[in-house]
Amino acid sequence: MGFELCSRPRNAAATRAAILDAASRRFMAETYEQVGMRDVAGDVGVDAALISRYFGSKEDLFLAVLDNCGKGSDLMDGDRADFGRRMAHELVYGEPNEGKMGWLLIMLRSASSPKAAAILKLSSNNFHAPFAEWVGGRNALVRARLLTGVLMGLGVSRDISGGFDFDAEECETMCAWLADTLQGLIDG
Amino acid sequence: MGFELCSRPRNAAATRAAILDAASRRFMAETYEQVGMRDVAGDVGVDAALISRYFGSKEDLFLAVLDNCGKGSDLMDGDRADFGRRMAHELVYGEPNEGKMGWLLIMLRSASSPKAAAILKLSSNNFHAPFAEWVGGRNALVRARLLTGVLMGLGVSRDISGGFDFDAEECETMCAWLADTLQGLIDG
DNA sequence: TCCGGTTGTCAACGCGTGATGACATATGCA
DNA sequence: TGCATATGTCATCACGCGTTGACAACCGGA
Repeated sequence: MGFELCSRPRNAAATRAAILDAASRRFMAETYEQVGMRDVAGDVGVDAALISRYFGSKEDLFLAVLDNCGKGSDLMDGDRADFGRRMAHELVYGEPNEGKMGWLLIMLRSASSPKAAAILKLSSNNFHAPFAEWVGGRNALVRARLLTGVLMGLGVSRDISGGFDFDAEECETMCAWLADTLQGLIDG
Repeated sequence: MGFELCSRPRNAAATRAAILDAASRRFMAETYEQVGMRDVAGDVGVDAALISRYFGSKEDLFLAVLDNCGKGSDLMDGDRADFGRRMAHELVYGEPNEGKMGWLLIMLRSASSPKAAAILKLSSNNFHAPFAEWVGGRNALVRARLLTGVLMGLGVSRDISGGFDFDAEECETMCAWLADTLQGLIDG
């Protein structure tokens, strides 16, 4: 970040992609309202007006981010049999605002914002439908929603205190419970 | 709402309380940034400048709301043996932004806002400590955090689509799983 | 009755936001 | 080389926000 300032070649597609990427990271870490066009532009090393030109409005940019994130959701990367342990470990020991939960983070941050929520609502099924299919089994959609719900909730809970402030044994307890519960939802 | 306009008696304590109440409801339903002084004042039927006079700044108002809400948290009202079923029913069938989860809703809405999060972080233990004591048993604090996490997460999940759009059987499935899981956390 | 303080209103300020249109500069083709 | 267009920048606008200080209305005690 920052070295883009020197000698960026004039390439519309590349800078458009860079803007989309920077916006994704911002929307994962901050509220819809909180993400500023000038911030995103600053990350890329570009003037804020360019975003308006490429994406139209802020809402359009957010929509583009959702479309882009929804495609390759990394929740479904990896072995199904290991899902619970993987996510539990990510939640308890992983760095906030990183890792395999990009899409969930965006939903989380923006769900309470009316403008973003209206957009999210449309895009939400684009995420849950394939995820439910991946989950499979009886009542797949319900279990998918429960999974994303629990993951998001613990994400909030962790963020509030900036990471779980537990000792090693407590972390193990939490991690184990989470792994069992999440895996139980996967297995049906 | 609105009838307060006529003939409110000039009573500082009462209007101060009314402002606090209106602000609480706003902070349960909207993000910290999104809640406007003019909105809160409008709910009470009062000028926005009065809030600044009574509470100082917006942050101070938010802090006052947290203190006020934290006192009588309704999560702990009712029978412990019935906690799971009660909360599950509330989540699946209850109206959004109402019911027994006021404090959780505020945490949820405001966790992603830097200003509010800083305040929340301080006030968070004021909530979790007594709740953990109410939960009791081994690793009470971990289980309390898991409980609030799951509750918040499903709250977000529900909000995103404006209520769970499931048929009756699916709602029952979800409700049953939630009741079991939450009660399991309570019982240890 | 009049006066002092409490309670509430009003207009305005400074700030930051998203968005716009005019302008500058690099690129690629003839 | 020279021009047309793509690419990016800049100054600026209108708006909404939290906050402030001056003003108005009301009440209670002398």
